[in-house]
Amino acid sequence: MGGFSNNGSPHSSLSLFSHLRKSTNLVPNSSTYTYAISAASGARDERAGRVVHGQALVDGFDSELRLGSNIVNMYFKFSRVGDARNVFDRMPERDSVLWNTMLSGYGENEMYEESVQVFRELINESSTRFDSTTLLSVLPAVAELQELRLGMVIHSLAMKTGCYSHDFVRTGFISLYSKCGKIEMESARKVFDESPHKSLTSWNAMISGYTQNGLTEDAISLFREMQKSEFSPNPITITCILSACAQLGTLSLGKWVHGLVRGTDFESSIYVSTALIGMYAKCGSIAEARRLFDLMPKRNEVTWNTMISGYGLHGHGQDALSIFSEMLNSGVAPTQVTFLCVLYACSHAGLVKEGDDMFNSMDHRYGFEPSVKHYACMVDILGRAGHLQRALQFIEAMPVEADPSVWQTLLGACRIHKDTNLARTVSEKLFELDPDNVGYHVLLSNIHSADRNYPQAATVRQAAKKRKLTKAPGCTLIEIGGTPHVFTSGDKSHPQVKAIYEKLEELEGKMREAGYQPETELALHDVEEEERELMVKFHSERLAIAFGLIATEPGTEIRIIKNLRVCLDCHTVTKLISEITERVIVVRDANRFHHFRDGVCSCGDYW
DNA sequence: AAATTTTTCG
Repeated sequence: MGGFSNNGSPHSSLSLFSHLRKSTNLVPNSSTYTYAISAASGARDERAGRVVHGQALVDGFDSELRLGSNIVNMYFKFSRVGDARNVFDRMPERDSVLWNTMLSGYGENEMYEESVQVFRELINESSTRFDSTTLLSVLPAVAELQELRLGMVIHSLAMKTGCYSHDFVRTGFISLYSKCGKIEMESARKVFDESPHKSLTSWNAMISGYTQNGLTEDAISLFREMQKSEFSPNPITITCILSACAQLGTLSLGKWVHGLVRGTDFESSIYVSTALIGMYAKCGSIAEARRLFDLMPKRNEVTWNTMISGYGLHGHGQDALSIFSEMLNSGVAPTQVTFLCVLYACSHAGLVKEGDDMFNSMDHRYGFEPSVKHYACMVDILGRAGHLQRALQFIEAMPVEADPSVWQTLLGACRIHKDTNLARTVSEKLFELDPDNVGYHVLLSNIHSADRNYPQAATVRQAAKKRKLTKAPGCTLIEIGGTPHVFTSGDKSHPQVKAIYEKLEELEGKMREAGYQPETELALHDVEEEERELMVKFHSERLAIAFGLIATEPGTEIRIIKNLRVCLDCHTVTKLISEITERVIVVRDANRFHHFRDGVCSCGDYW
C-alpha cells in the first residue's frame, strides 16, 4: 500500500484505492485509508479526501489514532478548520501526535488563539503526555501572540522535562523571545549561549532575531563569530545578513557579503539574489540593483516587487511604472504587495494621476480589493501633492475603517503643506486612537503651544513624561574609508569636533551670503521645543556632512544615512552645501533617498 | 519542525 502515494500521480493512487475497496477479496485496513488520505492531501484534492474520509467512517476505521491524525491534518491543509476540529472532538482517545497535529494545524492557519487554547486543554484537562514536538508546535503561536508569560511557563516545562535537550526546541525559544521585542533579545541570547549543541538553525534564528529587532550591529558580529565556528552560512543566513546590511545602509558591508557569495551556489538562490537587489537599492546603488535584476535567470513576484520599491525609494516613479509593465508582460502575476510598491513609487514621485489610475485598475482590472495599506498609500499620494481636502474626503469615504497609519499619513501631508488647522483635527484623532504613542503627545502639545494654549500644552507633555514615553534620538552615519562614524544632534564626542563645527560656521556664512534664512517649522514637528532650539543648527546630518567634507578629497561623493526623516531646514541647507562645495551628497533618511547636486535634490522637494 | 527576499505612515 505504501507505494500508492509514491507511485505515479496521487490521482491515480486514489482511483487505485477505489478499485481496491470495491474488489471483494482484498479488504482495506486503516493503513490503506491513511495512505489514501495522504495521497488526497498531497494532490490537494479536497473532494477525494472527503470521499476517503466517508468510506473510513463506513468501514468503522474512524477511531484509529493514526488515521484520525492524518484526517485532521488533511482538513487543516485544506483550511477546513471546523472539520478538523470535529474529527478531533469525536476521537475516543487521543495521543500526543493527534494533539500536536491540532496545535500546528491551527498555527498554520494563523489561528494562534485556538492553538494556544488547545495547548491549555492538553496541559490542564488531558492525561496525554506532551513531547518536544508539542512544545515546538505551540511556540510559533505563543510568539505571534507575544504571550511572553505563557512562553516562560513553557520554557520551565521544557527544562523540567527532557524536551530542552533538543536543539530545535531551544531554537523555538530563541525565535519566541526575538518576536517579543528588542528587550527579550537578552533572553534569546541566553538560550543560544547555553545550548551545548548548536545547530545551523539556532545560529540563523539568533541572527534573524537581531535583524528583526534592528540590532544590526549585533547581527553582523554574530555572523562574524559564526564564520569562525564549525558552521557555514547557508542561503538563509546570507539573506538575514543582507537584510541587516540593507537596514544599516552600509554599502561596503553589503558588498563584502556579496563578495562572499559571488561564484558560489548561493547566487542561484532566488532569495539571496532578491535580497542582494534589495540591499543595493537600500544602500543607494539603484543602478547596481538593476544590473543584478537584469542578470537573474528567473524572477518571482518578490523580485519584481523589490525592484519596483527600489525605484520608489529613489523617487524614480517612471522607472517603477515601466518595470511594472514589464512585469505584466513577464508572466509573473502582480500581487497586492506589488500594488503597494507601485503606489509607494507614485507617491514619492508626485505621480497623482498615475497613482489614481493604478488604484482603480488594481480593483477593477486585477480584482484585488484594496486593503487599508493601499488606502494609506493613496492618502499619501493625494496628501503629498497638496490635495489635503481630497485626501480627507477619500478617508471619509473609505469602505474599511481608517487605522492610525492612515491618519498618520495625512498628518505627514499637513506637515509638508503647513496646514495647522487640519493637523489639529488629525492629531486629536490620532491621540484618541493611540494614546500610548509619544509622537502624538509631543505633536499635540506643540499644536497647543502654537495656539498659545500653554496650560493645555503643559498638561499633554506632562502626561507623556508620566508614562515615561520617550522618542528615539536622531542620528546619522557616515562611512569614511570603511569606518563608520555616527553623529547625534549637537554631538561633541567626535575627535575632530572642532574642525567640524568650524566647517559648519564657514558654510553658514557662505549660505547667508547666498540669501539663506533658517526655516523653523512651527508646531508641526514632533520634537520637544527646548530640543528644537538646541538642535536646529546642529542636526546630526549636518555634522556628518561637515565631517564628510573635511575627511574626503574635493569632488568625492558624500553618502550619509539618517534614522529619522530629514527636516525641511536641513534639506534646504544640504541643497546649498551641494552647490557651494560642488559635491554630490546622497542622503538616505527614514523614508527614501535624496540625491543632492548643484543645489537641487532628486526628490524635487517632494518627500 | 525551526530559520529567508517585497509592503503605506512614523
